[in-house]
Amino acid sequence: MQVHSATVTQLQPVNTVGNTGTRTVGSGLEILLNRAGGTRRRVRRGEYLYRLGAPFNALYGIRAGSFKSVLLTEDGREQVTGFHMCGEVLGLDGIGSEHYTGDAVALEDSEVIEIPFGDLDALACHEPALQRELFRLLAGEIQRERALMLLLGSMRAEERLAAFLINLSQRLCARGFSAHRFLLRMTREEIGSLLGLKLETVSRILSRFQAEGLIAVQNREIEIVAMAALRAVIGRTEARREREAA
Amino acid sequence: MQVHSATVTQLQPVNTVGNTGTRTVGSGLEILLNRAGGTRRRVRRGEYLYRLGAPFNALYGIRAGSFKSVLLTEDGREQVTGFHMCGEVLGLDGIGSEHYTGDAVALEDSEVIEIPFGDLDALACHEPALQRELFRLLAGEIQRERALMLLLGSMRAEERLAAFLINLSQRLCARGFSAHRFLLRMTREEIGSLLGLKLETVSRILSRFQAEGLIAVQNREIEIVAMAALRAVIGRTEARREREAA
DNA sequence: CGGCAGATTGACCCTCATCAATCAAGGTGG
DNA sequence: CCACCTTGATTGATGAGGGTCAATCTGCCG
Repeated sequence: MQVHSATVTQLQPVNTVGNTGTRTVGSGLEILLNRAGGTRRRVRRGEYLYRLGAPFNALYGIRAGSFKSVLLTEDGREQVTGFHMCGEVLGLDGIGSEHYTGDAVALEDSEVIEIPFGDLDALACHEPALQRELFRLLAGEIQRERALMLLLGSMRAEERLAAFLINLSQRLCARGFSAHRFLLRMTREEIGSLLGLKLETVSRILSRFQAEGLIAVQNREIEIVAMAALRAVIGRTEARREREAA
Repeated sequence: MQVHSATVTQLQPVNTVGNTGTRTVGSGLEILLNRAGGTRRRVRRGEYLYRLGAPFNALYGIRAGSFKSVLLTEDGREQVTGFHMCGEVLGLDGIGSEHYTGDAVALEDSEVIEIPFGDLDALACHEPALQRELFRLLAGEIQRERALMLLLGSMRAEERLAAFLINLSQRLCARGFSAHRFLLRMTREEIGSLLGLKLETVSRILSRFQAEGLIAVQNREIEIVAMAALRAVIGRTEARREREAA
């Protein structure tokens, strides 16, 4: 249940009852890969895996590296909707449509497995396990986005950053990496875009966390020094008031 | 393409290429209802259709009335994630999990059709059209939530309110109601919760829109007086600066 | 070595949250 | 039928959080 415990907290402590979260690290993904037997594809840093409006014809399982997905509006606004790493599936937004509804960009040199969806769609009918897995993936995506909505709708900047770092730490940990020390693969601006903040704010708050002894930052390198305290940042809005009143 | 044009704008102008949006008003929903032949159920204003953590066993097609879905966090935070009306499907978040992941509450006396999901799940295997429809619904939900994320992450309060009103107008219009005159079924606080604003801000901005001649408000009654101008509110952040500079 | 993208930090200001008072509309019980 | 209470909405005053603009710094790559 390593995986489960890692996906329970999706960017912030959503009530966890029945929260399946994004399926990762083998298990479900393997079902897809084995059945459909997709082909490998390399994507270099900065390159698109797929773009908005491109015809939807495949899902992608991340083998190595990491990606961001980006949403664009007519009026030129752009927002990062997620960062994705090894074991996660990209392209789900194309299901039920004929085109991808956003961009997927590699944050570093990466490798994916392409799972042609024409095949999958047909297979799913004859293969209940596969069908279930697809439903699960979609539902997981919905969960992930709800968590982000909650973050964007109800948290202050400090809380957002804390939630972001904790989430990243957990996902990396579930993949066998250190939970306390890792490299950010994205810029401050991209983090800000995901969290609904400006890059200066991201930078400032990381500095503040460091000054408070919660983390150590050096450019893209993050070390979480006081995990418990970092967790405590989330929800300290009112707690702080009570403290000040006392 | 009435329906399509109505769902193209999901709370704000997402780039529309391939945007299927939430399926509504018959079509897909009818497929579900006909195949599974669910039972009617009445829900009175303020009552729960389902609650967080309850075992997931059915989807619900809204026949009449309207609902809000609400998400809860461990630390007591709560956020409205959507308002739903006639023709839409509730309970999708339960797919791929064993429990509902939030609450659904009736905003007025309403009626739904319960579609037992055990049946559906089995049926989907033998019935490609049904399977496709389920995928479509899930994908539509993802689209809807992305739109909201974009709103929460990149819009100012005025823009959020404008987008909210336009979205509501379009959905009502697609159902045969007036696009210019309608009744809000939710409180200012609930609107604020959806949009990541406080109720006072919602109230103030509605008043401002009225003063500017964009709308007419009287409690829950809304009349959109200048639709084009209301649309123009979205994205006028920088436009305003230019105007002031001139 | 120079150039550039990304990060940090400061100063200022604007939007929106907060606190608070008032008002309108129902609903209820006498 | 009216006084009372509750719930939701409006409006004002004030301040904090975070956006904006700008200068500086760092590391990296050609």
